[in-house]
Amino acid sequence: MIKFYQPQKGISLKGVQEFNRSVILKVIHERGVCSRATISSEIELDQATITRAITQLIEDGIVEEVSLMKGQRGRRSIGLSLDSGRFRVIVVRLQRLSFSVALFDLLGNTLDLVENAIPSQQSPKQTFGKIVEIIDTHLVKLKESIIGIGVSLPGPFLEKDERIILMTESPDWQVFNLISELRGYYDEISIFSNHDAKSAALAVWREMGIALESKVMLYISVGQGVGSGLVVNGLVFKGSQGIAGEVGHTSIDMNGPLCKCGNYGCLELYTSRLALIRSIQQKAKNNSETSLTEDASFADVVSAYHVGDDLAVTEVERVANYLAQGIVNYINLINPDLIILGDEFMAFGDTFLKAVDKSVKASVLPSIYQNIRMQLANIEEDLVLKGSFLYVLEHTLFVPSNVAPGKLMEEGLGI
Amino acid sequence: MIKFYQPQKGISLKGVQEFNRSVILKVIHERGVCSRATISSEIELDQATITRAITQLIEDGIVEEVSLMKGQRGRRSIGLSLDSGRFRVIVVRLQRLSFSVALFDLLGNTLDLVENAIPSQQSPKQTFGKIVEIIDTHLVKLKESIIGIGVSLPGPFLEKDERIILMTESPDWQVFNLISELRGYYDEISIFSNHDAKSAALAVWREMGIALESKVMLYISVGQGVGSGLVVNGLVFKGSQGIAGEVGHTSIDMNGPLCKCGNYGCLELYTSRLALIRSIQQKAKNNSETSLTEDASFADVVSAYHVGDDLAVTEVERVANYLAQGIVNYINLINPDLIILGDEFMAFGDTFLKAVDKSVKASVLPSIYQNIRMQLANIEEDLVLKGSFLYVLEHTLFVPSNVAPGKLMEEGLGI
DNA sequence: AAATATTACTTGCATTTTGCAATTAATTGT
DNA sequence: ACAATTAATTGCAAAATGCAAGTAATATTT
Repeated sequence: MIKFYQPQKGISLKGVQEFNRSVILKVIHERGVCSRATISSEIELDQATITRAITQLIEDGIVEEVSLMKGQRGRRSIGLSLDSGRFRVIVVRLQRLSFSVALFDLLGNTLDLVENAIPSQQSPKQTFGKIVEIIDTHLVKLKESIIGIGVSLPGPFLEKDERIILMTESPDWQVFNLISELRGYYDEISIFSNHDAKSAALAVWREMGIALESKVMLYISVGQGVGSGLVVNGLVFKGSQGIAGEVGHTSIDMNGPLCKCGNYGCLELYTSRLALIRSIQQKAKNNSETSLTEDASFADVVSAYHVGDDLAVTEVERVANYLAQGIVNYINLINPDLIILGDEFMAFGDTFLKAVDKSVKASVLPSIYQNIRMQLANIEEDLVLKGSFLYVLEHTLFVPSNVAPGKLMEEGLGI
Repeated sequence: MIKFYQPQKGISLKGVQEFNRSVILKVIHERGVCSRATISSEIELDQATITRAITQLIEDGIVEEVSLMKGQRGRRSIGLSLDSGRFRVIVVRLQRLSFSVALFDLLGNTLDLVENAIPSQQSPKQTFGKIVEIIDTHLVKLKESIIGIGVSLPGPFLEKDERIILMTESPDWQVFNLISELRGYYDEISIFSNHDAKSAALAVWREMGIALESKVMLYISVGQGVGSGLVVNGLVFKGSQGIAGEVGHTSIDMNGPLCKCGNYGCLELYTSRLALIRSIQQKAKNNSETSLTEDASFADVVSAYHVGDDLAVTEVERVANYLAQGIVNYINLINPDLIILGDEFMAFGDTFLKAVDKSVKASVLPSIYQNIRMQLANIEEDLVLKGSFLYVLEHTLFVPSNVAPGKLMEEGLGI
């Protein structure tokens, strides 16, 4: 028998209420603070309906009244926001050389943040122990309040198996499955794994994409490697295995050098932090026109670039051109309206952005180029942690069936 | 004030019914024929609800009872399908050298099909006249029955302006806007413009993607140019301007030749019908090992390829490798689970497919490659016409507010 | 300072839709 | 012929929304 894709479900009367509650929560989340009246007009439901829903949401500890808002004429609105006191989200970020654990309230405030280095001789199991230790200190006080734990991992990350498939420098993590270990340890709490660049993209979309009214946003992180996240209509695009957006392994030169992934001329070979430094170190040897030496660090290159060092400028601009090549291909495939560049290469600032932009402009059809805004991700916070928090919210608070009246209060964790 | 993306709407009780009606119609459409009981279990609504909805849909002329279905035990199901008698969809396909006009019933049966060549000296306005003439013959008899007119255009097609932005051989069409002319002429009928490769992709998803349970399907057409359509969860991905999927203008070699689009080494320069023929014609000159001449046509090349002609085989395989390069980049960006190749190059058959597949396999990480099925689009129908028909359905019958009880009967066209 | 206009929120009632449960319909197997 | 099984229908209760009227709070006008 033929199987059908996505057997879309009908909606019941009970489902209507849950659906509307989740829409209301999304509006409050996006606006930060807003009134019943605003919600009513925004989602086109009767004020009476909103009043009833909000009453229940306040009772459930998900929403709270925070202040009176100012207006022109008439009665003041009562400001509503997500309840900052009742529920919490824990987020873990694993990187190659360090990990972080953060505690968020529903508003996205960071209540606690611990960052630890991962010494090179430390086994994944030991690191796991340290992560769990920190989480446990939160759970002692807050067990009934934790909505879920978000765990972000570096890519290429196979969502289906929750496994990293190419962690070149720390292959141990390809064997030790952090997610399933966490699931085993915390069997009553929901664990949500996610890919770091995609989570960062989600955070960027919230911070910049919404305001710029982006429908198809591309976040590109250039640092140790090149990663990306695509946000379409506010939803992160994952692909069939959760591994979409691997720009680092798109080729810009089929005659280029062989990459570890099997392909030739991968973007990552030209535009990573390592590639830049190596190239500069090599060329610094017999070059009197530069202040950089063959031991130059990334920070050195950044400084040199900003004071106009010839070698630094030439090399960084070369990287900008390579990056632009990769971006142009991306553009022609997904037709974005907003491109945000982030991660370590942001340190090169607007000059770098302009170099990329110029090169992109030259290679894209005008009517497509005109539609694109390209910016740097000028955000202080850790985008990955914030994005991972948002990811948890999306899979808990914003899922209609999870916000049935009374459900969070009754069932507490593990929704 | 900050504008918010996609002000998601709440759902009213009236909306519930309309929503459920549209879900029911989707199920019937996908299954072709099915029973009330099947729909009930599929979309998880009470049988009573389905009975009531179907009664109304039959009355509205959208659904009809067609037969008794066979089963194991118990009462026979009454087969339901979309009503083939009441409503009609007209579809227009514009190509560089010809146009087609087709008439469909709701089941997707082609009731009438006219294909006309566009002589090179014929102006767009003249062509428009001929198209309208054919449409009018349908309207005389069926005016009250036409749900909408779908018009598919070759890319790069800017959906926002409904304008073709790079029609190299027939620049006249960049000026003459077929869509707005049609809108002006038929001001009471809804016109739905769409991009041909994307529409074809939609048709392919219906015919093959659903059965193969694809979540992220890639349809790539190789012919005059290289185009593609990406279908995610049954929805065509359009990008911000409706211009996504332009693989033809992704570069596989940044040091390659300059393309008309401004970029270097675009895939289309290596893998189009024209590129293949030119290359073969050139090499056929001083080559005794081939039966092909410097006047060889595409059909000649196909025949030669199938009898193992050296030059044909070498050149076609070269194209396969180039194409694979483009596909690999696509894969790493969107992580598909199904890739369907279509259009003229299908004539080279499974050998060609295997050559592409082999080359893709070599350049993609194993865990990603294993997830992908690659096939030829072995479908007899005109995929673009069929896809354009489906596109109209999606924007009419499957939109909840359009299928409120009685609405189609009352308002007829122009929903 | 009181009255009026304006906007925000709340409450009671009617409408509507769904689900449940009982009923009728149609078919196979014993 | 009768039980068992599955499909479809119908009457009734439950539940959620919208409407309209009412209360609350603030600015503006008189």
